[in-house]
Amino acid sequence: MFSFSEENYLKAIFHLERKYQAGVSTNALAEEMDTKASSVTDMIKKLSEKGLVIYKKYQGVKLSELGGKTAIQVIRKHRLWEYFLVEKLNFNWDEVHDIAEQLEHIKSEKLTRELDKFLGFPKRDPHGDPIPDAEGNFSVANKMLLSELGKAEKGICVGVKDSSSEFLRFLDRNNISLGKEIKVLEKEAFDGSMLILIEERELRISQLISNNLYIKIQ
Amino acid sequence: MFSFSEENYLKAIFHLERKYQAGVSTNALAEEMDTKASSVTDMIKKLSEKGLVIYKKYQGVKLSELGGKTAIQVIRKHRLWEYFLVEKLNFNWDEVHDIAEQLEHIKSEKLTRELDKFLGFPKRDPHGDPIPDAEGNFSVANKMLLSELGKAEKGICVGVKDSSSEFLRFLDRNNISLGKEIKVLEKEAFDGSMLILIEERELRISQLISNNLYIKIQ
DNA sequence: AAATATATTTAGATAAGTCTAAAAATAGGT
DNA sequence: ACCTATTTTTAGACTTATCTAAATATATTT
Repeated sequence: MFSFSEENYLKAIFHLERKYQAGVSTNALAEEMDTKASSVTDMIKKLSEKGLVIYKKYQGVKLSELGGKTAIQVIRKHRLWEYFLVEKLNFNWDEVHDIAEQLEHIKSEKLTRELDKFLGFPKRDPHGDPIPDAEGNFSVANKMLLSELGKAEKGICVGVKDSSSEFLRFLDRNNISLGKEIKVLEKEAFDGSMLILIEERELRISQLISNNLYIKIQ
Repeated sequence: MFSFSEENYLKAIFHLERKYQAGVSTNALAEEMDTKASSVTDMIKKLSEKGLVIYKKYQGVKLSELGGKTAIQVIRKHRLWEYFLVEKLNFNWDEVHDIAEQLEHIKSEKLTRELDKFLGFPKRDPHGDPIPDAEGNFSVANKMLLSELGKAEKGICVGVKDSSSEFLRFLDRNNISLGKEIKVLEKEAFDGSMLILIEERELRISQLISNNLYIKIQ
């Protein structure tokens, strides 16, 4: 099968393809992977030879069908393990990422299927991201950023864009978690901050916060 | 921390130390690791520099205190994951080894502790082998091989020596599993085969079988 | 459209873990 | 104790994934 490193590149390309639809640039990938552009070029060539990506020199890279399928399976495993850690082993949502980064590379289709079944076929991981099913299908929520809401609009918190420990712990401290309703009371045009209502409490948050919280309206 | 390969060597040395108390030979280790003696020498040097083993050229190798502790932690994780797979994910005991070989290298003390707790601090894995606790202590059962029993003696099946799929499936087919009582009805001196009584049924087994089944007497 | 800046690729090097083949050390038999 | 067989180590090479530094291609500016 594929190496840990190969799988990590596929995952990174998958995530970056949303932003770079014309093709993911070498530099963007280098930054995402926290490595050098030259290393990226080397790896892309290898992935290309294996038929996992479409690549022409200087033109950026895209996942092939096989590459996309493989990336989604890795993401599926990552999110299932995150769900397991939070729901079964009492982890907090800010502690699970690094461990899931390791667990996502375990190779056993049966393990993934049985884990999925054991967990009750969850649809979303602890950060609100959709968990692909065994066939690779996953619901793309009609979610938007909290910062996109206008005054007096409201929605349900369904996910986070930034899932760093720092951000997640900020949310915990302020009792913001998935499933809760948030209403925009005021919006400050100058700095983008807003006053929100969540569970009877009023809270002022900066644009950095509202830019990293996903909301489902209606 | 340590690489997968380093951890696998430590585990292999740990298991071989029972048989080679004076020091594990390079060739024995090469066979256990399914690799070449020259590769073993290279790795031993590295482990020695890291303080994980005691090594003098041509004299075989032993685990240092740190090496032993590390090996036991890997074995602890291996056996906890095997237990998880069988008890929670409906795996059969002959299917879990290869997956546990991967899972044993996941690095997170908290994960291991929480998994242990989630499973109810099990004392033995699905093959009857003891699971070390967080401090590395584990019960060494006063077990013996079924082949060592004499006529009319009996004991409880507590483990397997060979845990290959072939052997485990043979046991499954013949309804032999951990916890069951086995009584020796007859013993054939010529070929070492024996007639045993297990759950009201009589069964004739070869010495190869009785040599790979652990029994606790009394 | 030339000059400059930026992005990308190539070339050559490094570290981990493995291999083959050859050399050196130990063990065994008489 | 010597000769031989076996075991172990060394030397040099290969692969994977990475790096630095230099070269080349693309993009931007004027």
